[in-house]
Amino acid sequence: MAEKRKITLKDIARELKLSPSTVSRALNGYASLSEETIRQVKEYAEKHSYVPNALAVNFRKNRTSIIGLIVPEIVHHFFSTTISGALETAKKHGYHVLVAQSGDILSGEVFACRTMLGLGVDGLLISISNETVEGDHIQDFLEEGKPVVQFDKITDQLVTPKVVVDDFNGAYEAVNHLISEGYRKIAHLSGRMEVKNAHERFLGYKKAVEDHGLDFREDWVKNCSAISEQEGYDFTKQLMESANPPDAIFCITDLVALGAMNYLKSARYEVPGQVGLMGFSNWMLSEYTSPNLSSVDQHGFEMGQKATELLIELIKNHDLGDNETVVMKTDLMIRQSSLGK
Amino acid sequence: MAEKRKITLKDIARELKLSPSTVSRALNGYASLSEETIRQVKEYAEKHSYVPNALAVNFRKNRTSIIGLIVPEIVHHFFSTTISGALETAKKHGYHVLVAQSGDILSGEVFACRTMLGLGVDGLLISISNETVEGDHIQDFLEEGKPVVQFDKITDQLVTPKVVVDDFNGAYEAVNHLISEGYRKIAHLSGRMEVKNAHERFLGYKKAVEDHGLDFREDWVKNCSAISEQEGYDFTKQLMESANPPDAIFCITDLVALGAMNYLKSARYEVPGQVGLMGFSNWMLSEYTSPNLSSVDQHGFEMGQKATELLIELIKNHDLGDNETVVMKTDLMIRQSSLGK
DNA sequence: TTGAAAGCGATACCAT
DNA sequence: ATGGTATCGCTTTCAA
Repeated sequence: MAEKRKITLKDIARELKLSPSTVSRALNGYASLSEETIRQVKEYAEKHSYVPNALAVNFRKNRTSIIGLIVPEIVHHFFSTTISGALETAKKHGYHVLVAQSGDILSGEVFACRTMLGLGVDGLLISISNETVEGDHIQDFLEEGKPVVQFDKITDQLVTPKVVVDDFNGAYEAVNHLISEGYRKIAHLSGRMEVKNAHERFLGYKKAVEDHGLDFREDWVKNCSAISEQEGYDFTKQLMESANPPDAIFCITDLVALGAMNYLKSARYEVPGQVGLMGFSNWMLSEYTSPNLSSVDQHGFEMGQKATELLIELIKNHDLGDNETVVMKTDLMIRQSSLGK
Repeated sequence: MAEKRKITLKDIARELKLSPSTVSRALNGYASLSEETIRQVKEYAEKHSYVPNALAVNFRKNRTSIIGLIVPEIVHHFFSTTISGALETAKKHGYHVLVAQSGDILSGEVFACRTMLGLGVDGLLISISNETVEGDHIQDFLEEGKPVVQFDKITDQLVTPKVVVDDFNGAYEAVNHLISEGYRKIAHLSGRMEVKNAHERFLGYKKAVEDHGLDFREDWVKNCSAISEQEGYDFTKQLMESANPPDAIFCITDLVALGAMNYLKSARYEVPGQVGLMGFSNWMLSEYTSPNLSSVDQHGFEMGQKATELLIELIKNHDLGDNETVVMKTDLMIRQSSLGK
């Protein structure tokens, strides 16, 4: 394994009969040096393709230019979109991104936080797991002076900047749309109410229903604790077979909506028409179902960008930030499944 | 910003009236130390929650425990699955993963390679871009003694271990299946032939067709250079409106197959029956289209795991590996779109 | 079994 | 404008 020994700053100094400090300054452009020296050093460095040892620089400067990014699950269209945005922004500012997934469980998140902190990331972007409540493991970053920005799935227990989607309003608009298309008996397949996003969407749903003087019925709200397609299928079956079947369903997520759609199709309901259907998240697949699934786009890419911008700014300012929350607008993606009754 | 000063190894040594070397040894379990000393040091370290400065350790040991991972596009079900597998395996072995996307263009890949090399990753996992030919930027890793493992999209120009999917056989089986279901006039929406995976799938398709004594017609093979849904739609239209319309289409990718399916549905062809359809990749969405799309599963997760295992082993053995290629089996996912004629 | 000390490579303070 | 040198925190010979 031929490993060519890399040239160091000291080597350059020795060869050029300069001091290491001078070479360092010439390369980094600090202080006052003669044009001639700078030229000479740069030329030599270029010629011998000198590359500073990042490990040494990081060590000395006590920073890594690495951002930690923790999401519940990478294999999830929304989160991968989010990551994509984060990568792009990080790259633009000369940062690298270390990615980890918590698997949506607390232990996974704690482990990821610990190892990232141990490695010395400069800051953390995190979308917390379903199980996270206290967040001491995240607090640890702040105590070491490393900024944290939460996004999408957040907790108010931690004082950090946050970037969230306007779940309430997104849900409100989605349900409004169903109503404007003529649906009147609107059910909601929700998530666990302890999860903030789920709760907000529920509240948006409820408000829209009430604002239009429609029935709000507890038994039209079903809790999908796993947010799975299966639950969408099962609860929809349950709703449609009940004494008071709804004529539209607003689902916490596209996946749940797919389950709902699959049941409705198998039971020969017309979608849209007999039953209107709305998802949330605008997964890629919603464009391709039949009928196409109407949904609410969360702009994951922009969200990742925004969170990363905030974080990098904090890192640069040696600031931990405060409790500010950036709320990203959603976009109603009207396709077929929600069209006129 | 209250930043509590972290305790160092020297601090422990001073407090315990030991030398730094002893403390280091006690903590790392090397050499022969008295039980008592070890206990004492560990206890003190624990009590003051000592965490070794990773930057210093990395610098000293000249390694980072970070693996670089470059894929064309994160927002792509197959690649995110792959990443997920890589993360899992890396975690198991105490490694971190720095993720970057090339955007499927050469310049993006070169940039990612450079920054990762500059940062000092211990090794590289890469699925190359469509534009990559020479691969000097990847060769740079090898020249610095850092192992590289290529996966999925690879080039034979570089002598590194590779993990690929058995595209040829996957395609062969897929087409066989269509034939066994009674289809006889099988077209292929292919990718660019310079891309190895695309070429292999084409060859598998061709072999299956020929092995059964069916017609192989050049005009039934269409090149989707962008591998887009639109191309799937357009070429399918073109095929079906031609003088010799096929009765089945094997698509290079599920996305292309979706385009094909959308055209066929809009033109009122029966799928399956009148036209059989097979995709490749087994995207999540293929389960949810209507009809469900038959596809070929590439086991992305296992692929990410395998590539990462190989890489970590090389890193640990200070080995660059050779040209070995691990071929992962594919799985035929038979759903509705390819069923009997 | 333990200690002393020499670095790893780059930076930055203090001189000159 | 440039040099000398301590230093970051840890590991690892070499000695004792």
